[in-house]
Amino acid sequence: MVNETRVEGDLGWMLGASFRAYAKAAGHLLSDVPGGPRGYQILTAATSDTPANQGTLAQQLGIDRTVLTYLIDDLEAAGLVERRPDPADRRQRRIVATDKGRTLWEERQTALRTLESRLLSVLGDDAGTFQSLLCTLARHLNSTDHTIDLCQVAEDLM
Amino acid sequence: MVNETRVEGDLGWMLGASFRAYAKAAGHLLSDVPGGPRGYQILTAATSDTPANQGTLAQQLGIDRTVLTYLIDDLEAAGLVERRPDPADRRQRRIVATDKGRTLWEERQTALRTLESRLLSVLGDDAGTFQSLLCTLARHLNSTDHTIDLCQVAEDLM
DNA sequence: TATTGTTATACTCTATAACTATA
DNA sequence: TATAGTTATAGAGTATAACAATA
Repeated sequence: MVNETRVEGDLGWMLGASFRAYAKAAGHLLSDVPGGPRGYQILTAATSDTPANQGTLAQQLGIDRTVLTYLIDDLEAAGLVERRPDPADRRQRRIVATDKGRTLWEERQTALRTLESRLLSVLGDDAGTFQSLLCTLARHLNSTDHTIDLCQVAEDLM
Repeated sequence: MVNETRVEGDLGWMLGASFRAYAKAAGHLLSDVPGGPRGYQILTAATSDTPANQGTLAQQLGIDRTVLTYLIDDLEAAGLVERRPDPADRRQRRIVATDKGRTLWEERQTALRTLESRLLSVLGDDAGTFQSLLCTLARHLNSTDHTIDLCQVAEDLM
């Protein structure tokens, strides 16, 4: 190995470098979607059969609730999603994709899948394995309980 | 699966969610290192036998060169690294860890390894496989050539 | 003239706090 | 009183451009 460097063994570096490369490429592909990749993720959630309210969405996407307001404002202004007051609790707004939003989402989803397989192509036959493991990890880490746990572990290690 | 949602199948979401969780936990562990996890990564590179110059470092860590200047300023002020002019080209500065920096790095490196294995523990026996695949992916994506390639792919897909 | 790194400045992004409305 | 969402504002983080030193 020629350009071996120590940082490349760091999990944080691996995750960061992969995420940056993905975000850059996806940013190009989604440049005309308000909010870019993040706007697309909101759109993805909004096409779900069980649309989330903003608080849930913010937690899931790792976005501050105040920032999410602006992102949804832009998506709504572009006619891609709409805020629907929850009949059961009128404080909450369910974020639902419009027909225009669904159409755009489906189109970009296909392109993104192609981009993803290109990104992972270096892994060859193991790409599926990787994606499966990463999904397990991400879902696990994203649950609120584990986030707190991990910070506690970090504190204890100091 | 109860809380199944569509975003969780998105590679960008998986990478982002994992990275955020890592950064949050590592941020606690490295809160007293100037620059946090990023400062630690610089320190890691600075403990290498072949210390990098700032331009190389910026590219490798995905940091703007002007931002890197401030980060190194803080690490240098804390006595953890020093800037050594490259004898062969006096424009370049090699970033080298001091003894104090090496000691701190070794201490935190041990703690971080523990944190990492806790983070990956949900993957069980596949944790090693995952780490190996992620390393391959990150190294591949971080090479400048492939970054350009991927953006080209993204453009073509639009 | 081109490149490495620095500095000053402006910009973007994010988070804090205060507010409205519902519960 | 507590919670969901919004808004205004301040703060952190980042990038652009001009600069000095070296090649």
